[in-house]
Amino acid sequence: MKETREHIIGLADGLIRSKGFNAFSYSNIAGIMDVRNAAIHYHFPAKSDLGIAVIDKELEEMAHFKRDWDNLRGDEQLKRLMQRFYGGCEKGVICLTGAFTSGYATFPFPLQKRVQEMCRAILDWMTDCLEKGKAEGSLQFQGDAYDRALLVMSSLLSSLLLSRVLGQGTFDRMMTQQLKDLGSSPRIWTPGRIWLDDLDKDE
Amino acid sequence: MKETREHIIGLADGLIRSKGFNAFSYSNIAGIMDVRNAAIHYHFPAKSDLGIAVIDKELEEMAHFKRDWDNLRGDEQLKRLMQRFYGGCEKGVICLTGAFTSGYATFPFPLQKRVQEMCRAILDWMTDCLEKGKAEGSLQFQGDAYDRALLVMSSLLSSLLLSRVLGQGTFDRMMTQQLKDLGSSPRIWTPGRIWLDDLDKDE
DNA sequence: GTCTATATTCCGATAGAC
DNA sequence: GTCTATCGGAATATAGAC
Repeated sequence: MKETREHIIGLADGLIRSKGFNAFSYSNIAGIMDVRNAAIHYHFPAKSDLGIAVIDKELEEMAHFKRDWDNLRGDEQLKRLMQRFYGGCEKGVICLTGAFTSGYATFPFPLQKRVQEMCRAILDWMTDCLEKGKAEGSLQFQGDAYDRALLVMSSLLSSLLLSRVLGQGTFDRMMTQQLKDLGSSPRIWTPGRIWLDDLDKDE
Repeated sequence: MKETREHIIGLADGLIRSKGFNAFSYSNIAGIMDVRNAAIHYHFPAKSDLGIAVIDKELEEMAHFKRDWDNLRGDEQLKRLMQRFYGGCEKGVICLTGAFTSGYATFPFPLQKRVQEMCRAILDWMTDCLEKGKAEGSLQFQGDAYDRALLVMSSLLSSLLLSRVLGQGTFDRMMTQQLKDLGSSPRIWTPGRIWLDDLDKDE
């Protein structure tokens, strides 16, 4: 059944974000679902297949948000993206980019390629947000929008890595400073909201 | 013999930087040294002990550089730190902070604590560099020096993660932009140099 | 089509040889 | 003090039951 498949992807997503791709196992998932670990192999023969599915889901969600937020100002889109990361920060998880790039060298090629696609998709989106924000005057910055996107993505990624180690206040310090640098006003981060499901509930 | 110990630490350091802490094994090291994997356990009973030793070595190296570069301008210290990261970029490895923070949740407490110490040490140093640079006029930035250090560290960490995925040009894009943001001139990155040994050779 | 039983390999760690 | 032989368990994956 397709529902089972989605369930597995959801659990894998959470485990990858909290433990990392190489540290979670099929048994972790099977334990929660109360089946043998081999049952997972039916749906995803190899672990990298599951990794790819998790990234594909993320890419779909990104496309979803990109569409939904398309008419918003650049700065507002950026802040909503940050808010989404804040949800992860609260849960003590990192983003898929952080989780998948750190173990990159150990992945088979098809998974590496998906990781690449995911990074490019996020950067392209951010580049668009930044350019839009600059054009409409809601954001100010020097230099190429793509280079700026690299630094913004960098701060988002690292904010989750460092918040787990140095405390959650780190996220706010970094994002507040980042927004100031872009000539935009800081924001109060509100609890909850990281998964697509959460958002669908009240939007 | 103490030499063996140092050898193991060096190999572990490289493996952690390339594969990640959870993805490398004692067998990887034993294979290179042509002994049984249990021989490593004599020197480092648990894997986390080896992780701690690798971080301790890093902390010593940092103290070494901090001392050696103490009379340099803030911007110059920062650029040398970036140059050091460039050495890693060339080798396709990530920094210890990137490697250890991504798997943080899976580590036993003593190792987590060392990861914390390492992050704090780097941030403290960077904060000092930034404050010094601002005071002497070699660096310009808005906001708290510590918050700025978080963003600079973030860009260094992420530059290695992303360079492996998007190509080595990513490092230069990010560091050049970062330096411009700090009101400092870009630098041409020169090959080589990441390990302490490399530096001792010609300095 | 979906899952369980099973195989295989590898990991981290202990006990004991030299 | 230093290493090898070995253990117990967990990981990924296959073959086969229902």
